[in-house]
Amino acid sequence: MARPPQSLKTLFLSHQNHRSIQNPNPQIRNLGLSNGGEEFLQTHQQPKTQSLTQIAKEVSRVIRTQPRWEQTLLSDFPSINLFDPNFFIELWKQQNNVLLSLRFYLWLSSQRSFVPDKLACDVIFDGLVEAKAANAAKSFLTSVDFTPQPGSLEAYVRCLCENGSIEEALKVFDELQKLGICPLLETWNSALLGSVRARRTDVVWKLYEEMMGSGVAGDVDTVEYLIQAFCIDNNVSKGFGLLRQVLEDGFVPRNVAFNKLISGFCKDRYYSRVSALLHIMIAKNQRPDIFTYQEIIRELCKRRMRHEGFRIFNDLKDRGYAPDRVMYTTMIHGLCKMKWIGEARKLWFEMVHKGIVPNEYTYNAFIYGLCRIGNLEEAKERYNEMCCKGYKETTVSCNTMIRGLCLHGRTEEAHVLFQEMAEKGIARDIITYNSLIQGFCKEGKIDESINLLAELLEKGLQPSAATYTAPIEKLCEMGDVDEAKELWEDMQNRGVEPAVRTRDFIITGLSNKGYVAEGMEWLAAMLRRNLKPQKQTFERLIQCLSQGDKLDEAILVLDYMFSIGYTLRECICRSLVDKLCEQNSDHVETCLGGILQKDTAASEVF
DNA sequence: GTAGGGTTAG
Repeated sequence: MARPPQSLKTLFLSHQNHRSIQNPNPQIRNLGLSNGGEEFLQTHQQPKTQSLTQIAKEVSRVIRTQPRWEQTLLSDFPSINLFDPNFFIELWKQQNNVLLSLRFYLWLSSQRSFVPDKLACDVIFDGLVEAKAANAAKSFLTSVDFTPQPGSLEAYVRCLCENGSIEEALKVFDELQKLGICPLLETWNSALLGSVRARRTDVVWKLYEEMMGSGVAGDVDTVEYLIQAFCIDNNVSKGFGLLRQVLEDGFVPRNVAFNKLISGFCKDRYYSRVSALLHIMIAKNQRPDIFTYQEIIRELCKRRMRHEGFRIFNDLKDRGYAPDRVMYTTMIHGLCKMKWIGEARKLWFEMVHKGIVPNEYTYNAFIYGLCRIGNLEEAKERYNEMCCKGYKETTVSCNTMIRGLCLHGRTEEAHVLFQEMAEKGIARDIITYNSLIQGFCKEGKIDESINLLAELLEKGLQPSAATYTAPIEKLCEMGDVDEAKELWEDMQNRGVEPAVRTRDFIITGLSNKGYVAEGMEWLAAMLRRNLKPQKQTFERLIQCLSQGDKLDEAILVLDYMFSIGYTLRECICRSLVDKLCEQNSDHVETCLGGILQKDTAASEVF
């Protein structure tokens, strides 16, 4: 057999007018080889003798049944030239299993008298691609010196995309284009879908631009992927515009495009568009499906419109839709967020009654709800039940329990769970640490909190604002403002954007310690950044200023307070007025005049 | 042989 051309370019040039040959065996299915493959082989091979077939059958049996065949095959079949490419093809047909053939070929290539064979490589590579064995195809390509046909490479690109290896797919895709091969629409679409799934909209737009540049016209699938990309980019209106355009051209995308648009408009609270889309779907005979309603219910639950979500869920059942496990889980979760545990429990039993088995998601949602209302005993029961049913404990399930225990003053138990996570090999994430840190802070165990904080930093976890909020609050409350400020510094150095109320805690802490001047500086910094301090922060500062006879400053703060729209509690107002009266009655009148004016103005605004 | 799904904090 002739040596295969070494470069892709040569290969392509010799084939470019014969697309049908480039993708030679489109009918090879799964791991096997069917008639289509035979057809392909017949165009390339001499007719086989019966004896070759018989021998291949026998070798195939040996390979299947004898685990250590590699050591005995040569001596078992001394009269047969196992290196003959014709024999390989015959064996391939008999084995009907690409992975076994691959193993045989790799064994061949480890022998001394081996000569690489282009056809065998083609057959194996195409077989791997057809079997969607993307990783095996990739390692075959790197371990064997062989250049697949352009059509095979295209199929390989699609295989990589489906496998989620979008980066690798793009590399091969680029290679194809560099060779001047314009991929099929199917391949473009596959790459677009892969990028959408990977939420890589940057790649989507780049690919689409290239696609347009190469003169390939998209189809309704292309549009579907672009609409999804717009939705991922939070550019839902553009996606909607594109939808209207294709509808005008007489094409109707599949539900997934509608569903993503609906979900996006729900997020933007653009409910008239949601309703319009539902109407379009019905008019175009694309009946809204369980996914459509699930997106709506989920988004309503997220947007604190859970009553509305529950109403839709019940309507659906009345109209004959059968909610599935995910739908039930979504609704149970929504009800649990509302603390409607009774309704959640009813749904739980309803789904079980219908034969839908709760899974780890359902359990976690329900356990979360039980924790929220403080029914920790039942939460634990359900947790054990979940484990007994074979669902593994995960970071999420542990976090849910730890958080629940901490919220209800059982931090020690939560800490035990936390330690067990390490023993069981369950990863702790920032939510695990934050929950426990907050639990300890709530119980005044600041040292334990600080230790955990140090531990998570040491483990290389990225802290969040919530990591620092509770410890800073507790330290300020305990009068240790200096350590609180150290934590603040650490947070700043790590680029963590603090929660607004963290500054409130520090101002209040400073005020309580009598460091009012510094408190004033922090307040000024907040106002400069347009952050809204809490009412209590102003009040505490005014009280302290007033007690320290810094009345001008107290009035200045009062001024800010009113300009933001707060009003002053009567007792603080009274003590301030008393102070002012002690000092200078004329001054009092002027100031109060101003204050009252502003207070009235402020109450009108708010 | 179709494509889209769900659970933990702030």
